[in-house]
Amino acid sequence: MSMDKAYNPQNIEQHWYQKWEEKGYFKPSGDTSQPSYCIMIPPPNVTGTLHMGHAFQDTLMDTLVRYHRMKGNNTLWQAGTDHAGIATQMVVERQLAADGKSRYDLGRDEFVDRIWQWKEESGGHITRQLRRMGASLDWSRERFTMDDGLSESVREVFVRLYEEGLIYRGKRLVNWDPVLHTAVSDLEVVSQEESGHLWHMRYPLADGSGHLVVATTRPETMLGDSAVAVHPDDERYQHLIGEQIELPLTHRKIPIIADDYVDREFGTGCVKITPAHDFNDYEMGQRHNLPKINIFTIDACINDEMPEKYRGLDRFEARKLIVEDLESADLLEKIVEHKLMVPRGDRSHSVIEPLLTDQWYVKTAPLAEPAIKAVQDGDIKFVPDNWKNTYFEWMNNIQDWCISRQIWWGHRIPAWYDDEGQVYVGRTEDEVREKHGLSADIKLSQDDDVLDTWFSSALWPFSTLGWPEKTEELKTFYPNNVLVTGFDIIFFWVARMIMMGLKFTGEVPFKEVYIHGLVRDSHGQKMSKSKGNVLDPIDIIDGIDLEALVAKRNTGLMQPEMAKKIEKATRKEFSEGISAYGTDALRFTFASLASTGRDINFDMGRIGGYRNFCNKLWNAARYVMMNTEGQDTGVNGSDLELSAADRWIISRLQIVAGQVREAMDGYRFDHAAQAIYEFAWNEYCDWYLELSKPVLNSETSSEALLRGTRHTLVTVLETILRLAHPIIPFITEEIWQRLAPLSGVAGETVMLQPYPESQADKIDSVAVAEMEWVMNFVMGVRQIRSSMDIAPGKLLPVLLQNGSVEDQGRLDRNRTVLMKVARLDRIDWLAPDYDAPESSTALLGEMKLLIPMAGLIDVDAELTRLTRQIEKIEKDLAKCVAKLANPKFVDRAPEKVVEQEKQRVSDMQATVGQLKEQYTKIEAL
RNA sequence: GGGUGCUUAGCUCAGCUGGUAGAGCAUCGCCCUUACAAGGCGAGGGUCACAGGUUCGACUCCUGUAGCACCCA
Repeated sequence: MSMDKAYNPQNIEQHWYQKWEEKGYFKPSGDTSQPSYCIMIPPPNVTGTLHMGHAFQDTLMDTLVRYHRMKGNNTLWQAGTDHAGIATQMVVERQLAADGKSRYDLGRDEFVDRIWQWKEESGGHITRQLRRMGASLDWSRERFTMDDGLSESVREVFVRLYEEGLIYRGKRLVNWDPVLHTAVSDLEVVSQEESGHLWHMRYPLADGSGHLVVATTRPETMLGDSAVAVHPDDERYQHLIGEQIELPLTHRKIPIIADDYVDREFGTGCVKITPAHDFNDYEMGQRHNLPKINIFTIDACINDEMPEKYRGLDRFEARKLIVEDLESADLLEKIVEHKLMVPRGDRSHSVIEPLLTDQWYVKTAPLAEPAIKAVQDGDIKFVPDNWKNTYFEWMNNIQDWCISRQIWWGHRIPAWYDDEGQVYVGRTEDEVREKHGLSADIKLSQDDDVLDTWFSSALWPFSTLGWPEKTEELKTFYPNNVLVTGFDIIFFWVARMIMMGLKFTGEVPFKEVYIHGLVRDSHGQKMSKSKGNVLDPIDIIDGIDLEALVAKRNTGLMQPEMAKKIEKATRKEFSEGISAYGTDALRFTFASLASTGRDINFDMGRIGGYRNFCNKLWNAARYVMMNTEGQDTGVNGSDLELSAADRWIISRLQIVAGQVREAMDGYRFDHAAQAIYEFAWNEYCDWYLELSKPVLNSETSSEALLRGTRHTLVTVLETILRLAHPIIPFITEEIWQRLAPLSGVAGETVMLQPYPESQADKIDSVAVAEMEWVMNFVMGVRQIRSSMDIAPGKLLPVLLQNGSVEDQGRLDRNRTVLMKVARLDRIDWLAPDYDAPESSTALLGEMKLLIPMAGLIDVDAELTRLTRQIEKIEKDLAKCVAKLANPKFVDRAPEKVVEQEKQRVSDMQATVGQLKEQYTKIEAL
């Protein structure tokens, strides 16, 4: 079975995935004598699609999981999806809207049925995409946040927290989405700068002695003002503190209070206080016992408590009318253009209003305390470490968590009300009736609200393992080993999992939290549909032509006027569309980008290079196969002779295996990827494969030497495949399947082979030194060849002079290889006293390597080359000499460093001396 | 206003506990050398944002400044 000449990911990727899944390789080994290793996938939205952030994150998790599986750990990567309350409900509402219907037309039960239907239809999409990424999730254990078991966990947690007094119901300010009619979390509110105005309004003093000017960006809220505040030290208003204001348009009197929260510099230094419609004012209202006057309905229209004139008006119409009314009463001092941060719902894009509503809350302070301690004590480690500061910052200022949402899709709150409005909390209605002795004729109605999606997510590390049952899985895989996530949800998810995990299991949910950066476009911009700079990972894998890409980016835009701009930018950046790079190249790119920074700028320029790497690996495998298939590779015990090159590449492999393991253990996927890349390409392909050719092609090579070379070719490549498999699973499996028999390895898949270990006894420093000499020899010849413009194919003679015994030995052992790789027709020694012919020279330590110039070498070119070399070394030399001339350096630096400097100086002096001698000689011609 | 982080080659980024500045892509030469032109060989390119300090020695540690990004208020 010969290999295609070029690497083609399309042909090799998907069938391996199917096989792996069918064979059950993704399941834990069940070998409990080995350490267990477990990661939970951060559950993606069940009806969503895979974006670059997922693809990046899942690549890293899959790499970890495959690495640990190969290390023999009993490994579980728990699969699952999230019901994504608001997002999913909105999709289905939009579908209904297309038929001119709303969810109210259907009623709650039917609407929820519709969402389940939609989940059935589209729910497999993202999991299929995860499969395309190669993600080795245990699908046999796939969970969904709304399945029966997880729903039971949610009810259990709710009831227990309630019974402990850690869940309560209260009227508080929340972020209210007036379009969706629900509270939303801070994460779902996006504040962006927009231009607006600052209205300066005159508020008359009640005693008729004048007025104060207050500035506001939302004049309509004046209807709900309950005070005007000034800074206590502001001389301008000192005398007015404690006086009353006659609040315009409302026939109410409100006090002037002092509070040092007020910014004296902003506006006039007087602030209107509206506790029911602003978070800061709410706080201030609490401090000063001010009434909270709600002016809005749930649509953000003026409610019926307000002056009749404004009732029923939308907030923006009300704003207009109120401004007019103030103006006609001569109470409007001025209007100034003003830039302000406007909070908008990320789903509805409507302006979010702080609104007083009845909501359910989790009292977080008692839960936060042990969660803070767990990180302080090192029971949970953040990687990189400094993210713990972000965590502490939030945890130390934690607010109670609003967990109710006024939507229909989600876990319904397990609370029932009787006709008097008395609330009963329990796992089921029956339980509630039994517990409180409520007979069947008492009517109970369940709370309409559902829980915040993050509530069920907070239980994910243990609910997926069967909690509250005490399952084997829970025992084996809890605490999880690591949580892999972005820093943007440390508050929303990480902190809450830690709190809930500690509360309900008594243990931390995971031992480490690896925080990765966020994927952005090549200019560091966040990828977003509205900016039109989104890349779809599947398009990078399969390729997409320009027209399709432009069309894709321009469909469903919120602001259609952006279409032209997006099209132009897309045509510029992707003039050829996107070619099909395949999953492995994408994964390798993600791994190399995973450094410690917080921004991951995804540059298409890099992925091409990594696809080329896959091709390189592919072709190296072809070469190895061609030279070993059907031949004795020495795996059956016949004796082997290993050349210096063999021993060198094996030595290097040990070092690299150690580096890769270290990088993986420290979550430095970029270092792991780079170590593999450099070793495979720059050492194995560029040098070892070239060095193997003269051996394999020489008729004088002994059988044992041939076997040794074939053995090394095969085994080193096989080890590279195992090293790289966690990052690039498909190509490594494809090649490994062909190669394994030749390297004497039994097994069905590379996935379950042992991960390479660094074996110190295989490091041969003598061979390493010898091969460095060989490579320097070859490079010396190549430099001369190149700077003299001699064709690569032309065979050259080399003369050696001033060599040591060691040089002679090295030459004797490597002559054939040198002749072939450096393309020489002869290598001869020149007696030390013998006058060398005019030559171009390279130096290997003391030994001179001469290529006679006769007919080949251009005098001027050679002089230029020598000058450049001399200048370069002299520059370094001057630095070193100066260093050594400094008595402080010689006295205080460690002896080792001083010795090293001295050695360098003498080496460079010798080299410069020889080069200069050579220069004079050539110049004289 | 508070906090965190970033600034290294034309671009995207590494640089571990201070000891000769690196990679990929891009650029410039020469090559279709039977694994690979998605390639080979060679080359050029950096006042490590700026200013101080510590040190024999600073990309690396400390302080400050500027610019950028994000988070919180």
